[in-house]
Amino acid sequence: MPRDPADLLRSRGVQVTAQRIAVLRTISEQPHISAPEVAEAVRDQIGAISRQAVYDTLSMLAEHDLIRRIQPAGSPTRYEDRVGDNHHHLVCRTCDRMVDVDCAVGEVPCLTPVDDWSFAVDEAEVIYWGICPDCQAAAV
Amino acid sequence: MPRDPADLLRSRGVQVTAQRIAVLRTISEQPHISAPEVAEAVRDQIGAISRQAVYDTLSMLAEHDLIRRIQPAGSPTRYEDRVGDNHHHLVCRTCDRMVDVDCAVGEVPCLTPVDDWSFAVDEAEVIYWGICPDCQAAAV
DNA sequence: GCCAATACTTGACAGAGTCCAGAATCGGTA
DNA sequence: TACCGATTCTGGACTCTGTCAAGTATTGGC
Repeated sequence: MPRDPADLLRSRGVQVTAQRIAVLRTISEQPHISAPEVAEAVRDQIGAISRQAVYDTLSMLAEHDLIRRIQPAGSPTRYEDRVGDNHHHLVCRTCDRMVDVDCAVGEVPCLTPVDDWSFAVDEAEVIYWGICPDCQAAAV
Repeated sequence: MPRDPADLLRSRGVQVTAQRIAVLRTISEQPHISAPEVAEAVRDQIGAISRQAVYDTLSMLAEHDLIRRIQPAGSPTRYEDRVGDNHHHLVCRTCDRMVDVDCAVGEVPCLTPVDDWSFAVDEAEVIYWGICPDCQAAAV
């Protein structure tokens, strides 16, 4: 059950502000949204927000694991509020639509490369590229 | 066996120019290089090249499958000449160093998501994130 | 209700990448 | 080997995402 944004912030021990609540709510309503889009959506809710505040808030939320960053090739960073379950993403090459895909293996899948070069690996980011049904139909 | 850059270009039916040869050679000598770095390296080789020519050439080469684009979160697009073998990448969060990792499963591994949402999936991009040995040592 | 700590605003700036018009080059042909 | 059209390259302006820094406004514990 997704808790109230304000509670969520308090539980992380950070200050609660109108901007943060609006950003958090926006991301939970529109997953896979970009920073400029967040700014615009927040302005619709609370009237105004500076670009800097948007970036500060997004960084802070990501640091506290309240949101997750996704950065597919060729498009700006996007954010979603589904965290902690190691799911992946499927992106349309034509229209940039992004949808969630559950982890292919179920448990930390590709998380272990065959040769880790002595790196301390902590995350495997998997992005599937393709054409979404709508764009397939439109391309005919 | 990596062929001569000029032959490679001719085999794809595109014009052979000094700029293209230099770009191709640069990428094969320095895999995982970014576009501005390519420009700089090419200038060292042939004296000068415009930014536009670099981007045009990179796009053309990628379209002809002579190079591959990689775009990890938080860093600019990079290019490599190792194509067609579905390998992945391991990136250091601290210094951005990138190394190749062979495909974890050996054959189009994670390439099939559990639910493809009717997308026509053609590629799975896997990026492992971690800390490289050097940065682990430096962080002590 | 006060005040220090935290957050937000504003404006300047940086880097990657794109767009466009004109000049230069390539390479097939005579 | 010189010509000519098609392709490519140049140079400059511009957009977009994101960062930095200084000053102002809010938050929330006392």
